[in-house]
Amino acid sequence: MPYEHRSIEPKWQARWRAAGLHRTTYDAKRPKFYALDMFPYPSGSGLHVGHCEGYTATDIITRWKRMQGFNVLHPMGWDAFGLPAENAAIASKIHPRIWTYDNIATMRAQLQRMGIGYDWRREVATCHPEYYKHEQKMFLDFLEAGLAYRRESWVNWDPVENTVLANEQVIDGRGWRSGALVEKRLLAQWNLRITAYSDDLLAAIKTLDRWPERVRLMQENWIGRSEGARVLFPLVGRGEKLEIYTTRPDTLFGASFCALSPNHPLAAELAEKDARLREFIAECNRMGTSEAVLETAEKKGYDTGIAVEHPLIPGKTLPLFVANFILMEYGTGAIFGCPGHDQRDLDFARKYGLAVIPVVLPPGADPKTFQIGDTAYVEDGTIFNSQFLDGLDVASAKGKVIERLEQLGAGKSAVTFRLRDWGVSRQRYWGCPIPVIHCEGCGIVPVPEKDLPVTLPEDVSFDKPGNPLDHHPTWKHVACPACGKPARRETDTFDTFFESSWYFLRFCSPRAATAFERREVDYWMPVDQYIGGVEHAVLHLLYSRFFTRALTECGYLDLAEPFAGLFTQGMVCHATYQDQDGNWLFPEEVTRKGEESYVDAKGRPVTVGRLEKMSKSRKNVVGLEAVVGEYGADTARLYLLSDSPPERDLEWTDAGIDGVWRYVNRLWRLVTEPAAALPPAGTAIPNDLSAEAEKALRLAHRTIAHVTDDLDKFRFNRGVARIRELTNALEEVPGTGAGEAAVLRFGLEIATRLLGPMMPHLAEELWLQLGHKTLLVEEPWPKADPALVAEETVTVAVQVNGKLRGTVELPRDVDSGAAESAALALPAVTRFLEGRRPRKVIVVPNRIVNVVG
RNA sequence: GCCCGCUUGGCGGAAUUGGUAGACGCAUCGGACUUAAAAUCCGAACUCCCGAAAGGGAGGUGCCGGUUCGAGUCCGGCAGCGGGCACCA
Repeated sequence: MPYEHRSIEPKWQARWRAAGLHRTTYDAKRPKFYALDMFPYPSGSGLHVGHCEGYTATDIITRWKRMQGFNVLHPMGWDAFGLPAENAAIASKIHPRIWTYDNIATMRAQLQRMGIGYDWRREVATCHPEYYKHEQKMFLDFLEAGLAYRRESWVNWDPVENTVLANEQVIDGRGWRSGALVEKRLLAQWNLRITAYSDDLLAAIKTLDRWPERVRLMQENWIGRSEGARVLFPLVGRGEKLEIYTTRPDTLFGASFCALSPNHPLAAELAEKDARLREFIAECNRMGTSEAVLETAEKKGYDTGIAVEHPLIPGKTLPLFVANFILMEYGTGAIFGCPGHDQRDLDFARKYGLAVIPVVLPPGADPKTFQIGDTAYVEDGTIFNSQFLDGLDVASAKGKVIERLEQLGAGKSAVTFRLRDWGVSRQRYWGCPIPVIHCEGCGIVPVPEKDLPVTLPEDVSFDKPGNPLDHHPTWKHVACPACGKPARRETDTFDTFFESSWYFLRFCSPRAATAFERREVDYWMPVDQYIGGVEHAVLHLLYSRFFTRALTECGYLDLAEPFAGLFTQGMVCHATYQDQDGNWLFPEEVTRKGEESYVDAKGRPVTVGRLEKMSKSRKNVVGLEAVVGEYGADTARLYLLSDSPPERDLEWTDAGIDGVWRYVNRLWRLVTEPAAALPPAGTAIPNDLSAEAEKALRLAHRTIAHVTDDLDKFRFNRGVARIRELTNALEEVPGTGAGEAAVLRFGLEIATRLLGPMMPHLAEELWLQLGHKTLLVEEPWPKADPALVAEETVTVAVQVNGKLRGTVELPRDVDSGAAESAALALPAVTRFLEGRRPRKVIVVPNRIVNVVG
């Protein structure tokens, strides 16, 4: 009789719910374990199997930790603000709120059907005013602490949509939806001062020892600390000095020009009296900020006609350019160019006929003949042509020149970060309103706390381009809280990363009147295990780390880092299919015909594309309902974990899920078929066991030890393999004698308990079939008997000169002499030695004997 | 361009961290059961060489070299694939 998952799985889900199993409460006496999934966006297509890998991994860890006695917090919620809801509203006239809550209902049911043990009482949706009102308060506190500020910054502006676009939304310099040429525009935007913590965010990465190395590295690169100097170049004929930033102050004697960003204040000032410069700057700004544009853009400059004095060579002046490759956002927005030792400067110098003065001599080169060709020399070497720096290496020269500049008051050492402040303004409806009011008389006035939350109006239209909040007839018109005169509400909303930067704190006390209760947060935080996709390696994780610091500074909590452990799971992939016209096809629309050929429903040939991450756009998705309906949640769960290590990508195949389904049924038969012959639960294992029974007993204990270790290290695939080894062996135990039957029962119970976290429904049913009245999920995790983990005899490999010649069975931990003589007695060995004595014999206990002849 | 990671049978992957390479599974092939199919069970399977066979020998973890009694694992070089960042001064 096959395993009836259709009735069994819902039965246990109901039992767990009735037992309140996943409800968690504060309990200072018990050790806590906070496991967190990256909460999903409630998308219109719901969940497919690809979404479930990470959730399943977290569920295994939490069920395992619970069996080990931890007070486990495992919440789930919805990252519910965002653009797709507005697009759906435009496309199908559904209000974003209704669309979002419908999707939440669908996805919640899907997660419940997978048997994931969330504490649903703690569910939060970020689009609910009870959630976002707290972040409006946080924003006001940030504002007061100087951590939030309004500033004009350069953004990608879509002139048709009338909105700011994120860099990702600019494709080949055009708006992703309108196709309009994107402009760079200076716009007043709200920013969060993440750069106030640059040093700390970087330094603390060292403490995140349970994060993947890769993610830590990506964060380091993103923060991008560089050491260098700020140097002042006096402007000839003007009282002021130009401040530049450089990481190569050692090449200062090779300077042949200075250059400003087109957005540098000095450039703007000069442009007022120079029409051609104005035109040049406008041209630079028309160019998008996207990668593709920058890559193909030629280096261009405009000579301002102004000269700057070299700070270390009296009387020497350099031309000052405005150049398109200088970024205002990095350093001081101005550089000095040393063409000999920087490729961009070299390209620029060649184009404008500027001097190329080498000042770093490669090892072994002749200073009299060394010249720079088409490639700048950027490696280490000996400084020359540089007065007091001559003869030094690059590192020493940097130190020495900075020392001299400081003496002269012409510069100082400086650290610069790549990290920029976080612009959080979005011209969108479906987001959290930014709680400020613009008053002509009073300026920017924070919304008083008593007026929070500032909620979104319901009656909005999406007919016109631009921000619906801005179009709304009444919403933005308010009285100034300070002076009472008519004023205008801020119509921008927060970037949705704002909501996801603190949701893990809200989960600790999700119904609290304040953002969260200190007692709860102090108990539960930090998150012990965070699991999600690597695509959030930088932005979300960095923003959350920043929020933790900012909230600590504002007195909300006292926490160094939000996530103690991080695991990034791989993607679930599937082959892609296209018909002859290039249309994507769903897997179920495609039939295999012959070895390598596939056809669509009408029998026309189908092109099989490469494996790609499951995505709606390529239709290579496998629906959750279809899989769970046919095979059950447990089979899907085991499949997601049994083949590949979870950090790696996984291919979903029909054959693979079939294979797991066969195993599920094999297990079912293994337990239910001999059940009658098994001794009752609790039967002790006799001492006098047959050799086979003894072997099976030891294997069971060894499996406990291995699986425990594998779960601890996220090696689910290995753990599953170990359990399969055990169940394979149990199939061979005859179960006839009393000892064998007792061992068989013991082995089956161990397999069931070890599978509990992975296939909770099946394991629960097997536990019942084995005659237990308790809920398996409430049983403790089994412990291996150390005396039984080790085998009594070991197979020792025997090598001659490093080549395997045979094996010998030896008692465990036998002394080296005995192992050596057993090895030397092996016919294969005597044959090789031909009567000679070996030169050397290396014995590795319980492992290997190598005879060197 | 810079930084990082990976490369093991037809496929996904194991290998106690320097000690019997290919655990566990998928797919394949052969057989049993069956009127038949499904399901299930049993078995084979890295390559080459010697041998009728039983067996034996040699090679093999992307490529070349090194260290070591012993290398998938460590070191140097190369290639391929993947990821992150990128006019960042």
